[in-house]
Amino acid sequence: MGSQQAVWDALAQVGKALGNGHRLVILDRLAQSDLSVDAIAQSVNLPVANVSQHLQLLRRAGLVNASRHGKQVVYRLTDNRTVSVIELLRQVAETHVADVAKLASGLFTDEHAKTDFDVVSRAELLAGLQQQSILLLDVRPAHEFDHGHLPNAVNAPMASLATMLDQLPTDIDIVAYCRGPYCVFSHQAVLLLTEKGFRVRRYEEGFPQWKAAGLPIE
Amino acid sequence: MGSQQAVWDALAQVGKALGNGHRLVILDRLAQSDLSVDAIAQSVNLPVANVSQHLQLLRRAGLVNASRHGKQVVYRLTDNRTVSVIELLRQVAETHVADVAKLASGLFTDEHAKTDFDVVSRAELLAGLQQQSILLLDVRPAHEFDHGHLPNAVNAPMASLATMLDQLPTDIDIVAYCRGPYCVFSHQAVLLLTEKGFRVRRYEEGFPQWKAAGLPIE
DNA sequence: TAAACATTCAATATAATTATTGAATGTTTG
DNA sequence: CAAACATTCAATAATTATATTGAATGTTTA
Repeated sequence: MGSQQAVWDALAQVGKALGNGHRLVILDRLAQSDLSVDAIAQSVNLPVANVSQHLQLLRRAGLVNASRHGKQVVYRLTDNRTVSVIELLRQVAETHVADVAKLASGLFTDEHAKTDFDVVSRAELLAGLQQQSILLLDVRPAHEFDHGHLPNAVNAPMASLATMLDQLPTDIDIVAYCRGPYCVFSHQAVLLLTEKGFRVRRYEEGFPQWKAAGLPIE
Repeated sequence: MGSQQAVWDALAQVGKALGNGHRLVILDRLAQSDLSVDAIAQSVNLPVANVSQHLQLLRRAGLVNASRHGKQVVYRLTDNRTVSVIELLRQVAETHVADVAKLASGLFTDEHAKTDFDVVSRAELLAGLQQQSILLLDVRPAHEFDHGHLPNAVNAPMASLATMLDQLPTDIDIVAYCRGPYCVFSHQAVLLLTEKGFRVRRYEEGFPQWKAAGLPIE
């Protein structure tokens, strides 16, 4: 008969994997799409060796796995529930840790706009999509969009959004989304498009949360 | 405009709180009932000063809070969703980490019984309770039972179960439950009662998971 | 108000985590 | 098969986490 403490210790090893900001960002990127080590390193702006080390810890914790394709090693999340774990943790933290709540709201209040713009909840977005009363913009990089996106979403990467303004409608509500609650692309998109006279709001979650909720993706 | 990394780092501080086996056990006990520092120390079998230190880290992480009652300081979970976070983490870990799965199953296989006894799922338990076709035994210590338990459950603390055998029915199915998936009380109860000729199985979850699911408690 | 009690604090030693550097491994391409 | 590429490994230094000890704080009780 094994000891209970040993099981809790083993579980704590997995918890420990969630105890580092860089690893959380890596998991956030892998929740968008499978990625090579090099691609992750570029995306999170860290040295490759460092990212490799984090990935191996995540692998030992069972949160990611890897397979070799050509000379690259591609990592992916082993379990979509990991997104839910982090999402729940985020909700608890924002409710009870003043620091997290303040930093999070600080992401969406800056010199230009003193308060966050109108956000669209999941329910509102679902209704809008069903009634075909909105244009849904995915402002993540193209490869993340290609790997999976919300139904009927149009890809307009933040980096090239400014050149796409003449293709956007002015007679319909626009909703922009990106990687998740801590991703600022959709907020930047709303900032730009509002300034240019479009009717636009941002969806408060992102692709991973939508997918983790079991909603349809393309 | 704040930096995204700062938010992830703040969130990681909360994740870090889940990255220690002793703290997970403390959280598990607080999920049963509010407790003083001393009571926790006794329950988890650690020095008081050490427990106090862990509790303060958990408090900084927003997972518990405290209030003074007389000369004791009583701690409690700030948020029931914390139980769900750990439960989800547990499910992910048992699915993908061989070590966790092995240690967990090892809790319920010993010299006496080579395999785990029949377990009752939440759905089966709900059905049994509705049809009043089972006797539900809460084999946790009395003070945990008093702080909250499943509907119609009867408290039969593991420590005194052996003296209560003549009060248990032989003509109805018995289901025993305790603190959660890693608590061995209910398994020990099934072991004892089976040996004595009772028809008994264990509920695979525990009080905190039942409560976190929003099901009624007494 | 002194003694008893519960908790926290402070200091310390040990261990674990993290980022960095450069070398080593394994795969593909010319 | 050599060069180029992607990833991992190994070694190091700096930081952080942990458990332990004993003292300090604050509350109640005699």
